[in-house]
Amino acid sequence: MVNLLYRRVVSTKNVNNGVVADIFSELADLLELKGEQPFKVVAYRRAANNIRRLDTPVEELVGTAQLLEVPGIGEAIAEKIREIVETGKLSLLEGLRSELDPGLKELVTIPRIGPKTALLLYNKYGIRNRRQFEQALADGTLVSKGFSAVLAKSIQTALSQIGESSKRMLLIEATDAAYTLLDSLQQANGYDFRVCGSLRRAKDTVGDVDIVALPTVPERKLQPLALELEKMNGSFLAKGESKISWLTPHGVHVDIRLANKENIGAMALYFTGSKEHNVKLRTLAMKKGLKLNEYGLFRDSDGDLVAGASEEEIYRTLGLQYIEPELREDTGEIEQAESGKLPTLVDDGSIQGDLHAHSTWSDGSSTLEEMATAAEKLGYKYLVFTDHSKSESVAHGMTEAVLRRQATAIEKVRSKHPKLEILHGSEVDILRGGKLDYDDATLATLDFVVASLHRKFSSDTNLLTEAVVNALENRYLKVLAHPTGRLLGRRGENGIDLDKVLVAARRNGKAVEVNGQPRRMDLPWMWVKRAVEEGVKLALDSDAHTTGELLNMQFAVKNARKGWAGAKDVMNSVPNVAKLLR
DNA sequence: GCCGTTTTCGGCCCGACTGTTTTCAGTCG
Ligand SMILES: Nc1nc2c(ncn2[C@H]2C[C@H](O)[C@@H](COP(=O)(O)OP(=O)(O)OP(=O)(O)O)O2)c(=O)[nH]1
Ligand SMILES: [Mg+2]
Ligand SMILES: [Mg+2]
Ligand SMILES: [Zn+2]
Repeated sequence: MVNLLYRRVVSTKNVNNGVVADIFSELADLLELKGEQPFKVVAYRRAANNIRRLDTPVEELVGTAQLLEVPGIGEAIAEKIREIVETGKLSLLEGLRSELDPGLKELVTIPRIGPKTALLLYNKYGIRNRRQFEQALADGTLVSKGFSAVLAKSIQTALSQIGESSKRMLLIEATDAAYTLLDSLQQANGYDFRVCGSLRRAKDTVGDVDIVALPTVPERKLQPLALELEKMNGSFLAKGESKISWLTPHGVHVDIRLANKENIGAMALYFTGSKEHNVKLRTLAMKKGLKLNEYGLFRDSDGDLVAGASEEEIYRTLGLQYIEPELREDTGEIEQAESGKLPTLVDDGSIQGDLHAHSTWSDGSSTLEEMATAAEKLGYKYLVFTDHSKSESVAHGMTEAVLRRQATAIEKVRSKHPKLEILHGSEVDILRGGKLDYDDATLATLDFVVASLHRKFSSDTNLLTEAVVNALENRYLKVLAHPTGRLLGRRGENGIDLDKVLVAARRNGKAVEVNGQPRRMDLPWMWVKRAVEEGVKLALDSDAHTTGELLNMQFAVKNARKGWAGAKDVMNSVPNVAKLLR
């Protein structure tokens, strides 16, 4: 009894918006499997998306009229949220979970298998999960029992080609995959290619490569491009007049859409997405007596094309400011564009220096001299060396004595690079309780202090939050580095309460990092947006461990743009070092 | 299930590709 009560108290404290959103998202998936009305499924998905993006915890909104003001939340969903907040779960979902075999959810992850086919496989062919499906596909029993041989064949080729690469790519991997492909397609002369999708929106992970092909030769369609792809040892998932879906030899999914001069704007707009952004734009168009699709913006009354050749023209005709691709996530950009209040975003040219870089003095593999030379080449006004502190022994963290020797070494490098301000900093570990890995007397000898949590010294996230908040009180600390500690595809977030951290950062006048390492992208863009809203300054940096990795700055910039950051929000957009150090 | 400055009912973004569909369902973007 006591245990039950205890658990209840704990769970009510842990129902954050992500958890609530996941519940509605799963509910939508299971209802879809059951054949529930599609609009209901869509309604739950929409509610899930809106809850995920909400700044205020729904927990605090339960029982208030504000909850019903959230788009997509009506009486029925509000009641379900109340149940989730009070009990930690949703009985409707629990019921569906026990009713529907989890194997069904596995089946719909297979290409070409949706809810209907999954149920057919389950009920008619006795396929209980993905493993059984692959088995029955391989030994031919599925087809011999009457399953479509054509469909079976095409799923089989797709599955074998996808293999291990079914996971989402890092932004840098997708960028490389896209440009490698476009390079080899230059053979198929006669097209301009535009990269769209989540890659153009600079999401931190990318599911596939979406490309619009614009023929530069009259009468040219997709056929010559398809021929070129055929030589490349991949496989086609679909091949039509307007669209090709193709898997590279490495199993990367590529979608290609054909455009022309008149519709290239509409096509790029559609193919850049996001889906939610598209749906909202199309709904807005509808309300204005217009129709938007990938071929253009059309007047309902006479069906005439009113815009289509450029994205700018389409947004303008809809009464909107131009919306940068990074912002197209339906996090309020359409509403802000309606009233002309979108920010001017930071860009590569705003960046005056790098605030987080390593050298051979800790775990970097380029020397101070090499890093300085590279930074100078990039046109930077300053570079901060932030090698690891003593507790980071796996990363060759430096003792105080080594740190002093590094100061001397940096002094020597400075004399060779008069145009670059080289700052001696450190990436100092945040220890239990918020103590920093060097004492204040040592920190006082440094020009710039970046601090980060590298080890979860406790599984209690409250203690981690407390440590970070305390660390932010330190007078020498300038930047909180990679606040969530996530490593995309490897390790989740450390679970600290970022709301509290942002409040503490603001109170103490500290910046939070936007780390450009493709595997980190930390802060994540949604939290960058929150930081900007809270007036917390951002430190964009590369966290480079080699000279080449100084270019990670481009990803930090993209991620900051995705979080609506302008140059004024970015501390290293100031050219003047004295101002930076104030 | 949600929503409304024409609606409290009847709509909900819109289209490509595939298969066996001779007029559409399923899946996907
Ligand atoms: N209007 C509309 N557009 C869609 C829909 N689904 C996808 N799109 C558009 C917007 C997407 O950004 C674009 C490419 O689709 P993808 O499935 O590749 O999604 P996206 O690239 O955004 O994310 P990803 O990282 O690939 O999962 O196609 C849809 O249901 N309706
Ligand atoms: Mg995509
Ligand atoms: Mg795609
Ligand atoms: Zn670092």
